[in-house]
This record gives sequence, C-alpha cells and structure tokens, in this order.
Amino acid sequence: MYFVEVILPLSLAKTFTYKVSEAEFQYIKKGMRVAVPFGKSKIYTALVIEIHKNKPELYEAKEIHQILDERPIVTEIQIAHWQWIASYYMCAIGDVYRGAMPSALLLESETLISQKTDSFVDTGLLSDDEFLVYEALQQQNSLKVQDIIAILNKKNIFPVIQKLVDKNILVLQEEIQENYKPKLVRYVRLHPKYESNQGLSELLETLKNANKQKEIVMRYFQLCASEKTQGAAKRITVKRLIEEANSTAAIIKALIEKEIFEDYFLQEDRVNFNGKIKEDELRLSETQQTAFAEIKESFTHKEVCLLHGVTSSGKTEIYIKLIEEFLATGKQILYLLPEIALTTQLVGRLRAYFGNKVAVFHSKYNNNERIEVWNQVLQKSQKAQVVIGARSALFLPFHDLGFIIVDEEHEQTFKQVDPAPRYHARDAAIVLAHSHKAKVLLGSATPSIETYFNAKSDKFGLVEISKRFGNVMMPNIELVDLKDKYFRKKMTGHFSDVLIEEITNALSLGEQVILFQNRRGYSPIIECITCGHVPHCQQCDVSLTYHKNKNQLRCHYCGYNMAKPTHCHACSSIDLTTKGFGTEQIEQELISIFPNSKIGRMDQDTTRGKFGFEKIIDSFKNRELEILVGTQMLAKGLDFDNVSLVGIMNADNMLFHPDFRAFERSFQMMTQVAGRAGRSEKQGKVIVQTYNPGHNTIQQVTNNDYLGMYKEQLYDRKIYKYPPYFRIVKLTLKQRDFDKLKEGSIWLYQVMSQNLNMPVLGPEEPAISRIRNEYIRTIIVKIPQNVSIGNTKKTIQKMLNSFEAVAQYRSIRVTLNVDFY
DNA sequence: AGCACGCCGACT
DNA sequence: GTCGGCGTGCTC
Repeated sequence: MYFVEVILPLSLAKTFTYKVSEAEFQYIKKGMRVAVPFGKSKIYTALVIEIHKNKPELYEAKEIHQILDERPIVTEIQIAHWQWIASYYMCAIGDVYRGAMPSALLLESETLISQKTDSFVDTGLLSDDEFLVYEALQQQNSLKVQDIIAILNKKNIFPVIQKLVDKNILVLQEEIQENYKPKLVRYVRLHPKYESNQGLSELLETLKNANKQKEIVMRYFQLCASEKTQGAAKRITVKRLIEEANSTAAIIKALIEKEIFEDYFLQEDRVNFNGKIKEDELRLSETQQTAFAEIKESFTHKEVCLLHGVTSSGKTEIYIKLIEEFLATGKQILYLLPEIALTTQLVGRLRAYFGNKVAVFHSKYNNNERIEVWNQVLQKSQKAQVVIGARSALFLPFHDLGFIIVDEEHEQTFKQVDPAPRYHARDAAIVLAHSHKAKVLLGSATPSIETYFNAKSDKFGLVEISKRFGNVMMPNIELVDLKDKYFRKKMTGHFSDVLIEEITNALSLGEQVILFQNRRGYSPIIECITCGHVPHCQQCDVSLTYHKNKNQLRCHYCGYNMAKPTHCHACSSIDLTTKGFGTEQIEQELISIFPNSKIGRMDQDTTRGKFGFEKIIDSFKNRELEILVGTQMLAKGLDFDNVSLVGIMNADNMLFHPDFRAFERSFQMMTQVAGRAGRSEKQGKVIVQTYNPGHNTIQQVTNNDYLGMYKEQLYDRKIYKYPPYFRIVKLTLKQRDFDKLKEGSIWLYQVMSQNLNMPVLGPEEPAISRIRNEYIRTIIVKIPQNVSIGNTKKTIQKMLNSFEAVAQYRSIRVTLNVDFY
C-alpha cells in the first residue's frame, strides 16, 4: 500500500492522504502536483509534501486522479517556508499554498454535463426544467454548471441534474485542463527540395507567372542573406516576411500549399527583453563606496543589514553593485519592492546593467507570463537570475538564493492584509534567506521603528548615509500655520498665500511642482449646516464620500451609492456643505488659481489600467505637466530632476489617526514626499501646511531628525506595550447579529485574558464597526518579548477551538492577523 | 471552499 | 402536505 500526503488549495489546516499505485509511488516526488478528487464531486490540484506507506486507520484513502508534473515544481525549502508562514501567521497551510502559486497552476475541475450516448429518452416523462436541459444538449454535446444555471435561470440546479442522472439520461464528468500554453511564433523556411542551386532555378521557373509570390520569395532570400552576414541563424518569422515584402498571409499560404515554403513554430518567451544596453560602468561616489564596503563587511558576520540612507542618497547604485557581486557567485537574487507600479524606472536601469538576466514578477502580469517566470526560476535559468517583484515574488521556487534586497522596507504594502496568508514580506524574506543561507539588505530613508531597533540592538547590521548623492542639499522645509492663515484670511481655497507665491515662482522658472494630499476624491463628507446631519451608508458604519464628477455619494466599503441629495434627509434644509478635501478638489482649485498651467492628478482614480500609472509619470517627466497633484503614490521612490517645490496640503489628517503608528507613518510619508524636491543642483523647497506647526513629528520632519522621531516613538512603544517590545495578534470577530457578537466577543475575551499571562485588550468596537451589515469587534493580544510566541499562539488556537465548540458562537467568523501593522 | 444533510416558513 | 431557505459538519 502506497500513499501520498498532500496540501489542498483550500482554507484547511490539515493535509490529506491519498492512495497511489506502486508505479506512481516510484514516480512521484515531493513538490509535484497531483489532481485529486475531494468531497463529492470536485477535483483539485494538490501538492505532494510526503510519500509514505502508512495506511490511515480511520478512513479509506481515495486514489489520486492523475499526476500533473514530470518533476517537482515546488522545492522542499519552499514547503518548509510555507509551513513556517502558516504557523507564524496562524493560517491554514492551504491558504499559503493557494496564495503562493500562480493561479494557472492551481486549476480546479469543472463539471461537464453530457447526454448518455445510448439512452432512449421519452421526453413526455420529463419535467419542464428537465426538458430544457435535455433540449440544450441536443445542440451542444456538453454543458457546464454555469450554462445550466443560465438556461434554467435559477440557482439550485442540482436536483434537476440529479433526476436526469437517475433517469439514465445524463452523465457527469469532471474535467481539469491546463491553461498554460507556451507562446509559439510562426516561422517560414524554404522547402528542403529547393535547397540545392538546381532546385532554385526550378523554383524561379515555376513562379514566373506569379509575381506576388515571386516577390515574397525574393524578399525571403534577401532577408536570409542579411541575417547571415550578421552571423545569426536565419530565422524568418511569417509576420516579418509579410511586413517586409509588403504582402499578405494569403500569398504565404499559397506558397506553403505549393510546397515552396514550409512553416514551423518555435516557443518564445512572452516577456522578452531584447539585448543588452550596457550602460557605462557604474562608478560609486566616495560616500556610496564607503557604504558598499560597510555592507559587505557586515555580511561577513550578520545575515541582515539595514541601509539607512536619506532620500536621493543613491541607494540604487549600491544595490546594483551588490547584485553584480552576488551574480558572480552564480546564485539567484531577489529584489523586493513595495509596489510594482514603480518598477518601470528601476527595471530599465537593472536591465541596462544585467541585460536578460533580469526577470520581473508582477501582479499585473497575466497567468502565462507569471508561469514563465516561475519556470525560469525553477530551472535556474539565466533569464531569471535576478528577479524583481512585489511581495508575492517571495514564493517563487528558488533553488539557490544568495541575496535578497527589500527596498523601501518600511512600506506597509509589504504586509498582506486580505486574504490569508497575512504575511509580512520583509519578515518572511528574512526567514527564507536564512534557509538559503542568503544575505538580506533592507533599504529605506525612513526605516520602520522595528527594523531600526533590530539594527540598533545588533541583530542586523547598520549602514547609514546622511548625505545626498552629488552633495545635493536636503530640501528646505517651511511650515505654514493654517490656523493663523485662515484667521488672517490669507487662504484661497486650501492654498495659503505662501504656497501660491512659491508655486508661481517655481512655474515662472520653468520648474515643476508636486502637491500632496493624502486623500482621493473630492471631499469625504457632506454635512447639513442647519442640523449637522451627515449621510451614512445603510449597510456600513461609515459616512458616504462625495464624488463630484459622478455627482453622487458612495460607500467606500460596500459600493452603495446614491445621487447627491439636494436637501438634508433629516431636517430638509437645503444648506449642505462639504467637509474635508481630496485630490480632486485640490485639482479643481488649482485650475482656477493657475488657469494657464498644465495640471495632472495621480491617485487610484486616475491610474487604473495596466499602464495608467506610467502614463502620468511619463508625461510629468517629459514636462508635459507642470503641477502634479497626488496621494501617497507620489512618495515612493520616484526620481524627478526638475521638481523644485513640494507642497503638503494638510499634514494633520494623517497625524491623528487612531493607530500607534500614526506618527511614525506621518514622518515617513512627509519625509518621502519632501524627498521628491530638489534632486539636481538647486536646493528644493517644501511647504507644509498644518494646524500644528509645533507638533513634535512635524518638527522632526522639518529638521530631518529621524533619530529624534525614533527615540520618541520607541519610548512610547515601550510605555504603551507595542512593537518592537511586544508582538501583537489581532482577532477580528464578525457577525450579522449584534447581540450575539457582543456576547461571543466578551466570552472569548474573558477566556483569553484568564489563560494568557499578558495584556489582552478588548473586545473593542473598531472605528468602522459595521461593514455590509456585519458587525465587527476586535481583541488584541500583546505578547511580551521574553515569552515564547509559538506557545502563545498554540494557546490562542486552543481557545479558539473551545470558542467554536460553543454552539451559539460557532457562526461568529474569527480572523487572525499576526503583526497586523 | 463546496456540498449534503437537516430542520422550520410560504406556497401548491 | 412540499419547496426551499440557510445553519452545521465533513471532505483523505
């Protein structure tokens, strides 16, 4: 008896055992995929993680359906890493598997319904629905479940199908298909019988009356000749031949039929970078050279090093130098970035140095493109020796990783929020590097408090650069007190006189301006002046956001929308006003203040689509735009050399978020945005409009005082029991029934606080306490540094199990988020 | 995640 | 009386 242990791509913590034949047992290796039947009728793509001979005692193992791979497509290191993620982030191994694999490698079966070939059907015995299905099958030989739902126009079609099966009319069949098809390119060559010189004259003879055909053949010879002189193989694509000969596909087809040409196909990479654009050899400045040497030194005794370099200090060049060194060792290199939209600039630069060795792993890539990168990494192909990607690139099947860069390591997008696995790519990368014995470089101008703490406490190496590249000066930051400006009536809309003056000034010098407002849309709230009523969503506990261009109020959480009301729904007053402001409103005001300037806006609404982001960035770079208004997207490592002024419209709204990281985040965001100013020889200027010019964080931004911010925040973290001194696990409970939820969350809270010898907070009603008619409560567990995280998590899991054992609480959905920040 | 089983309301 | 709603439990 032979068995395999598999993971299923479902939110299930267990692994499952299937029976295999002896031949299969010999063939199957850990890391191969197998199709297995699971439950009544489904077939899933499972992953083999163990091969054994232990017969399960409590149930009869099913047989696998088929083996899907010839060799493992997942490495053992990966499987171990996934198991670590599942246990550390408290989720099912199935969640990790599903999140890690490109979806095209995880196909599920589809039920195909077809008619039994030898059945005699008395249509008089069929019900209406049954007859409709039967009739449809006379047109097509098989139907999908979705098709039948459409035909019968109802949801539950299973009884109908079941009856037809019972009547021996239908058969069901589960089919699983591979969707990935290598991209093939069609080429032409001369038919072998014309290869000799004698054949050639014969050929020209046959074509003497077919001018068009003769033309294309002549063109083909010319192309072959020119290719040969360049020493390349003479491969002529059909597409190219048609273009160059100015001909059509029909004529080629005729030639193929005459057996003058023959066509053939070759596989091509969908993501193809042609050739090397070798840049001049990279020269590091003295400062960069020092940092480079320090990083290398740190790697001799530490696995992780933090590179803390102010904005524009030239971190990228140092990365490139390090990549170059690791490339020479033949190992694989992973370059993680927070958001892939920003890679265009970087990919271009890396390709210039490393040519075709650079692959990109993109959330916007389609399935086939992702699988190609996956396979290249798996086969240790040269083409993917350096992989640039967002957090999910962490799951690629690396065999021999030597070096991981986590750029902009402070970015919160490295943490996946939903769905599970809710992992942090930076932390998971460090664990992965450890199992590959690889080195990790974390880079940031504004490191997260935890990372800096780790560096300061000697867990990580620390290398700092305090000067900008080429000795460009740090921007000069000026604060504008909004309270004072409003009082003295020096405001035009949301623009202070100082800001307007500076913009005018910059524009007159032909320089560009960036304005930052960390909120999109027109304005978040509509309020009645008479009674103070604010329209709220019916299903969620949030006020509706006003979108001017559609003239409607929308709920950000469930998509509910209504036309903008003409009067207050509470008191019928027609005096409505808007509160707060977003990028859309700033753009409108700009148009009226600077009617002759070219203004662009960059936020989620304007960067939809595959290249939406690039388009806006490019037109700003090309100076087709003079002023760019945007959200935090602007803050992320973009280089513009002509921007002399950055305006932060309102520094306060992010400062006062109810979150222990609010000050850290505000500091990071403002520093990053400010860093966009003055990247060439001239000193840049930053105007920060705020109601709280004296606030510590604002002062720290102004003085470029990272250390001051760090020390102040660290002190608070210690007092209020937050990371890095405590690890936090957040439990979120959701239920449609308010009272049930309240009761259940109190029960769970009490059990937890009694059984865990550490701070447990809650059950708290979050700021948004209801979404899509589901009520929400949170419980927070703070695990001290000196307590075993593993044991604590086990205890939490146990308590959750007993929670689920209580019948009345079972319907409360609980999600866990470890290190939820 | 599906999918079946099973127990209570609005229909023939 | 039955169809069908969704709460509950299991899937190797």
